Amino acid sequence: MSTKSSPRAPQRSRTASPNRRERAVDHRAAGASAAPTFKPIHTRRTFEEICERIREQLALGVLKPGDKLPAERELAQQLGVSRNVLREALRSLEMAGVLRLQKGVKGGAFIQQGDTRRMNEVMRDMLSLGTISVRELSEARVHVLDLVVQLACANARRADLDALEANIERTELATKEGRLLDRVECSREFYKLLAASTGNKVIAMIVDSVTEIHMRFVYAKVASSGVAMARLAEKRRQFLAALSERDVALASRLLRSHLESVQRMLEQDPGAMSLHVALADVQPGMRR
Amino acid sequence: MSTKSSPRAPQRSRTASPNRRERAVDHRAAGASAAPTFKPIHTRRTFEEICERIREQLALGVLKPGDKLPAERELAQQLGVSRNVLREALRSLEMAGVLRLQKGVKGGAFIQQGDTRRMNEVMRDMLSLGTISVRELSEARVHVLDLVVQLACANARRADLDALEANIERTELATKEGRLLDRVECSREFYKLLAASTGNKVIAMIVDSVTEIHMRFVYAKVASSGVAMARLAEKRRQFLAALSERDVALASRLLRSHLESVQRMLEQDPGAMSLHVALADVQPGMRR
DNA sequence: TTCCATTGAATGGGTGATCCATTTAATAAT
DNA sequence: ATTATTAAATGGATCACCCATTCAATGGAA
Repeated sequence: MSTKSSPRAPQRSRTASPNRRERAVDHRAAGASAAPTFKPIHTRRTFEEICERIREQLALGVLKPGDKLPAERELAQQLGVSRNVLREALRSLEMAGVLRLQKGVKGGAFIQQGDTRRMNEVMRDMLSLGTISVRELSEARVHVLDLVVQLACANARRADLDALEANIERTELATKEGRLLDRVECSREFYKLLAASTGNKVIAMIVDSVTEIHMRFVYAKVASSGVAMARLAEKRRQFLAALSERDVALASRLLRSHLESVQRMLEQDPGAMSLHVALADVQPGMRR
Repeated sequence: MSTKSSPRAPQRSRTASPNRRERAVDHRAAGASAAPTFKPIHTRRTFEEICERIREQLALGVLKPGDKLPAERELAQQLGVSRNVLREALRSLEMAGVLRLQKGVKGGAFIQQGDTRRMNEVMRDMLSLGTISVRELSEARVHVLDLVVQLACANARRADLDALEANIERTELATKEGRLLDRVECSREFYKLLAASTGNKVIAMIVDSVTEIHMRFVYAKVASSGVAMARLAEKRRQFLAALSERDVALASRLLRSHLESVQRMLEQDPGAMSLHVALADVQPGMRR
């Protein structure tokens, strides 16, 4: 052991620390196939354990949104880990949208209301990493939106329709004043409102995540070429009318034809529509 | 300033450190509504900045799956941050499935192929936090699966159908041998294969995430009550036949009626179907 | 009494030094 | 040629700090 006399005082016994969590070896057979699978060890690390424990408390309902975790220094001691490694865990959970860390006395780690925008990030990462393609994303969006129209026709409430109406008015205003990029932002919001009008947050979350990315491409296109979808507000009005009449077939047809025309707009001059251009910068309102 | 002479040697000037990143104040107007919004400062923290920079490199295509980041010590120096805070960022990215950290010489932080299972975790968290409900999840699942049937009828390839066939055989075997929980695992895999047969990974990812949770409920039910869906393999065979014939209407009808009967099974004795029971423990094969 | 400035403690944010365990390549011994 | 040893690089983890922010308690001025 290197005994260079450093100025570190403590030098406590470090080996065989009392909090070495050993992996409970998992002998459960199961698995659909009877193939002997032996891989997945990967030495559980402290911060994973911590994350899991906190998520467990969450799933058990012991921790609920609004609750506060003990202070870092105290929780670290309770868990028998260093403050640094605890912070790694808290950071991960914060990035995952589970926690919010707040400074100052009376600060701490607070359990958050779930942030549905997390799914956007998943989609973005999958696209960045090449796991999914733009084509798959567009296709999924078209199909899911078709489903959304059905559900919205069935479930949309007065307030939902009013919100869509208000959105269309903002779109008209932006069009009149030539604020093209704001109009894109209006579109993003339109689909968000439409998705919300299904009354199903799972579906809304899915739609938002694919729409967020789609709109980046539209944004990039509009910003670079200055082109803009013609008669946008008018088309929206027709669609909203069909939705208000609960006319699934018509609403569905209108939306589909609109989506196709947008797609054509995006696809002309395809060279400019780089994945990287669209994903690279973050536009206002599109922040996570 | 407290000048208690600690044994710490360096004591470098710490204030006004050269790597204080200041927020480029964002004056872009935009936003759909003209309401003067002033909130969103929240003092960007170092680890967020680091995460974002790495994601940026990813989106730009500078970093690709398989690439290795510089060693922690070196990267920390390059970024002008401490190694600890760099690790917080790397940890977050690892949890997000973007990186994999590997020990030893020749180890490091490697960019990963995107892991679609991340979406499962999002769903789970949203459910744990009460942001979405089981009802919404089931409803979304039914609708999305209906869409899946359409797409699968249109796109499923020979290999996909064969995989489904093989899965049904495993289901039969498990049934014959009374391995009820394995049979649940087979079901999970069945839907995974079905989703994959759409040829669209976005949709597959969505289906998998909702199915994973659904199956936890089924698993909990089967494990606690010992009941089991009757004539499962037989129903699957009928469905697969319809799928092979590209008979959307029939396949859709068969699946829907099956899903309804499963739902009925789950809903009898509703007291036992606690959210916490289903989410709390992690079954084999259902690990992230 | 009421109000406002000051103070001080608690908390998250961040740093640097150090040690440990694992992994791999280079080297030495057989 | 094979095998054991060694050394270096890397992530994993800890400790002991310091800083900036926040907010309740305190105390003096109006």
